[in-house]
Amino acid sequence: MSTIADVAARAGVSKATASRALSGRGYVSEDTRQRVEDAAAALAYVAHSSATSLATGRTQTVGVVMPLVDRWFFAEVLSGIQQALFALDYDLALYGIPGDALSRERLFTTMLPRRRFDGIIAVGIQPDAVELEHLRRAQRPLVSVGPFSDSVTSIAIDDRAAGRIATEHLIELGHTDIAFLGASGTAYPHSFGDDRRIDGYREALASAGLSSAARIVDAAPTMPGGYAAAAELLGDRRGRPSAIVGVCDEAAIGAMIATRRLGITVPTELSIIGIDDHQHAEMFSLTTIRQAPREQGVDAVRMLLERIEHPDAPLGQVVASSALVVRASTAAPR
Amino acid sequence: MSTIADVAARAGVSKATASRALSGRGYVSEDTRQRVEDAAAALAYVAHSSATSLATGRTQTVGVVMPLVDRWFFAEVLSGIQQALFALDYDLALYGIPGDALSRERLFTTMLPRRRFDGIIAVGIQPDAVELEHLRRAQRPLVSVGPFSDSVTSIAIDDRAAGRIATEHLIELGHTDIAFLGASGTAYPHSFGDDRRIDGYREALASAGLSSAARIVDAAPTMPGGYAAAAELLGDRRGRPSAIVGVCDEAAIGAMIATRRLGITVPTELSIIGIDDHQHAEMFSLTTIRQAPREQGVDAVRMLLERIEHPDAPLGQVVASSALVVRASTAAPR
DNA sequence: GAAAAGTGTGGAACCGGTTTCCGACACGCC
DNA sequence: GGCGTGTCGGAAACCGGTTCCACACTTTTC
Repeated sequence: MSTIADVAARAGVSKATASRALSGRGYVSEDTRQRVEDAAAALAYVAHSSATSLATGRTQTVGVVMPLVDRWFFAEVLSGIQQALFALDYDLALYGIPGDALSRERLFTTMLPRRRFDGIIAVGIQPDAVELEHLRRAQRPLVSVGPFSDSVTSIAIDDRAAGRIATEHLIELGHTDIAFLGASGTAYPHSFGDDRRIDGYREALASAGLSSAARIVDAAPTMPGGYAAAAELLGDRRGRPSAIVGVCDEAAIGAMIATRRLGITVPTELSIIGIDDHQHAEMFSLTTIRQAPREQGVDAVRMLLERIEHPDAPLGQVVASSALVVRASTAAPR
Repeated sequence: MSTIADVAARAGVSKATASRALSGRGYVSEDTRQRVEDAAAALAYVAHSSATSLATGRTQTVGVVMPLVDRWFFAEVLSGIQQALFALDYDLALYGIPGDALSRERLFTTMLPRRRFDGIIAVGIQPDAVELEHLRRAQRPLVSVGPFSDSVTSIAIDDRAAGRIATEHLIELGHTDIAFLGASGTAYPHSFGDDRRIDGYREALASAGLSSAARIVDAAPTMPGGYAAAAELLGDRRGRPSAIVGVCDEAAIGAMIATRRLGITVPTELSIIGIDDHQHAEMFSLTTIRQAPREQGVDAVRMLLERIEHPDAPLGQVVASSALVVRASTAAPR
């Protein structure tokens, strides 16, 4: 592989001039610039990123930390981030959050502070105080996707509103016996927006004077989780709710599959609403609260680069858009 | 942030000694080593990765190139790679394969040759000759997950065998009218193992003297894809096959959902078999050919690091394990 | 007891870029 | 003609590590 010295020699100039010609910074005559570019092209020269980073202090890389990569939300966000970074000629360093405490500590104490990236996007994780301090110490701007503390630039939908609006939709249709499929954040890792969705559910019931009807059925935020919980909940004819709010579309879809197996028709006998607008929601005609995690990823990149350029810019909390999408899984109760 | 010079000064030794003490290479007295380590700990010193890379020529990073991240197979492989690299203290640089030719070219000509990583794992992509040349020129070992040409170290299941075994399972149960849900590689991007699965299907039929019964129904390798294709195929009572092979579990699951909506009972009226053992296969009691993409990712890392250590080691083609898992979606025809 | 081998350390070169500093030159202006 | 300003290019320092080499001292070997 050729170095900038090779390019300079071939173009008959010094390293300094070659560097200026290629980067476009500083005075270089048009004639010289052309010669250097020709030489670079002839040698298929590509700058060595480590050398560039060392000299400039910039890595042209963004670190992404997420607990999982194999759930819809995370995969979508990652996809958006990836696409946006590529367009900006940035590289993407991916880090998982290891399950065990020791590995997790190693991530924060050793792997992240190596200054391999110019900024970090944290997706759906809640660093504790010590970890935040490590991040801060790394002197790299941080943008978070998903609910986060106020001291961090972040982007997320209003999960509480999502839970509330979903529930209100059912109340407006006339439902009074509405169950919620999901669990609070501590039960299942990496889904701590779920707490707020539950809060929204409770809030909507309270506003309608239905507080005492609140029924939260423990379910993992996955399709099998929703399936199992719904099978349990709906198995007994007596005491069936007339409507279900899924903590996310995966759970809601699992519930829909359970209804088919149990011979319950949706929406005539049971209304189901989800949150997310998962890629499979349309196939199941699932009414849901739409959010666009891919776009949140793109926005996170935009916000992060903004902060990399202007480290002193005030931090902001962006509320990502979400909207009720009515399909055929909800209707007035019989 | 402190540098190794700070550590050296604090420990009262030279940079050279400090470096040796921390890396463990070369002679350092136990006493000195301890002093250097104490100094490093006191200063929370972490080596600057760009400086280390520049000096050693090693980046401690592996590049991963995959077309998508939001499909089960890819997410699983990525997960495995991620986990294995973390355990080895390697970083992971993720690259998507952009859709448009121009971006794709930029990826190969500019982003990959920056020498940001010591090796590359390509998942489910088929670089053309020019692109392979770029990779080769980067002087970095390459390991591929998924079907690949013989000149590359790779790991994949035997897709042809998977297609054959799935079909044979149905034939042994007594089926003679077996449709295949899927499409050849050119129709849908990033699933070129599918061709070989179709070959296996044809092969099994041929061995049983059923060649003329081959019926391949075009379907995207996704749940909605399988659903739509199955709905179309099964909508008309006449001409229904007695069994279906799904090119992957997503498609097979889509088909199962279609059967429920159409009131067809599985497996009494229709047998369905998939390939992959997707995380949802169990919930649908789907008979399938199991493969473990996460382990393939782990193995790919092992193979790549082996090649990084020993660049001249002979390249190999590893056939990942796969096995028939019989659940309740297949049975003898009526 | 001298030569050889082993151990411990520091100085300096090196990896491959970028950037500062400085000198040379051209030009316009007073 | 002298001077300031703008343009162009090179030498050298620098980023933060690693490693080669020289040297001193200690221990082993014959």
